[in-house]
Amino acid sequence: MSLRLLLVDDDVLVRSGLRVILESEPDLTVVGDAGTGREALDAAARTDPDVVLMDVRMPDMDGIAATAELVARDPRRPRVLVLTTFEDDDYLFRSLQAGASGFALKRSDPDELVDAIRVVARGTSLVLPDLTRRLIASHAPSRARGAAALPELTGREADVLRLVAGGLSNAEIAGRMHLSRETVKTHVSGVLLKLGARDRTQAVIAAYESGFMTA
Amino acid sequence: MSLRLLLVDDDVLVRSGLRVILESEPDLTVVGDAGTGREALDAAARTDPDVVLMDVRMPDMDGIAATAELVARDPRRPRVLVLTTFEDDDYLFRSLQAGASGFALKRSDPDELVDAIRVVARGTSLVLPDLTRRLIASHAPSRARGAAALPELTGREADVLRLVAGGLSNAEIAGRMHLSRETVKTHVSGVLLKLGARDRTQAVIAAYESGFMTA
DNA sequence: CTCCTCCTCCCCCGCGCGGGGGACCCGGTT
DNA sequence: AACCGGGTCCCCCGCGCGGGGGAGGAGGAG
Repeated sequence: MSLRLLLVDDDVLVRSGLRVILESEPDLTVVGDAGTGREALDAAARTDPDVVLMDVRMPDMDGIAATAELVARDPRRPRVLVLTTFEDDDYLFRSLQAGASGFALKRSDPDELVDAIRVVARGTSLVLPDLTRRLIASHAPSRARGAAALPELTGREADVLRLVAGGLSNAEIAGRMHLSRETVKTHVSGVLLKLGARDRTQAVIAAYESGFMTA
Repeated sequence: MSLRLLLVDDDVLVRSGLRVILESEPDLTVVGDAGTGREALDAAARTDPDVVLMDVRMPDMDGIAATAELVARDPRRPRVLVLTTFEDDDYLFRSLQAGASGFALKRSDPDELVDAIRVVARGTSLVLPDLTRRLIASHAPSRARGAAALPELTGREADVLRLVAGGLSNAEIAGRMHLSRETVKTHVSGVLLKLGARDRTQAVIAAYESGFMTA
């Protein structure tokens, strides 16, 4: 029993491209497509798809609104996988809040996309790699509000973090601590790893949010 | 070619239960198990699994730390799927920050779990339904305007500073604000100038110290 | 009308940063 | 004895950042 798909995108080229890719999978069938959110609602009602691949930016009702309407009609019948070219956090959050089951970039590998479709069809929500990381990054700051002590930093790492959070560069920290730049970098790297920070800015944020600075 | 799995949980019963469930899938093979984070690192080095099913709460190095270490060794080789009985947001965030590819509850359906394993093995990150919703819910809007602490800042500059202090890169800010990188850089430069900061790190410090972040 | 601020986007360029290696010493465990 | 974690120092490399410059449009104030 094959999965019934509905493609929604205002760009005809994208629709036909997707169609070719998806139809080459034996267990997937494209049962319809639409170029606007409003058309998507009609098409969904007619074709009763398992999964809707939904673009975000569209004329005449965007993908978010269309998703919200589909979910309102029946929260479990057509699963919605939001598809966009933009690495746009705002869309991500709003899409999922509207009730989308997943979110993927158009630039992802065909394999990855097909994977995502099957997963979503099963009723499992997912967000592809990059986006997930971003989701977490943007949440991170509000995380440790009050509690959640920092992971076990070594003595030197804690010293370095204090100076990093004082706005000093690696060279300045080296001078202040009578160390070489390389050593400071080693410690900074250790701090970043343990705090799950991408750069010193995120480390400083973690330091403040965790109460490390006020303690 | 079958997927090689490593089970990590301090409870032997859980390990054997999982083993039975997973071995019944023809394309899954359990190549080892461990009862602590430290053991997990050893076992991973020996058995070179595709996916590690990792418990969070464990004696002698918890799942988060073990995950971080595995990812540090090789960010793509053993994918880590964090498994827990607790619907604990903090674990969720910290696990994924440590570099886990996914997160699932032990109480999920076997099918769902098996699904998740296959997806993660492909290199796709995922968070199961309930958790995703929670993740979004907790990402409350930092959209709050007004109460402008640093008053010399223009509206745009304040917006940008908020995101900089959220740990985002210029490119990410551009994405979220629907702007070009250049424009973001312009605003960041303005912020740095007005705050007397040398780089974004010092700007974040100023933002925290001035009460800009708590207002 | 002009002037000015704010917002938007573009170029080039130097440099600090962070990741990848590796190396050595020391002290405590095993 | 071998081992390991913490601390120190070194290399190379890619890239994001921040500064320099310029430019156009929208809107308010004079």
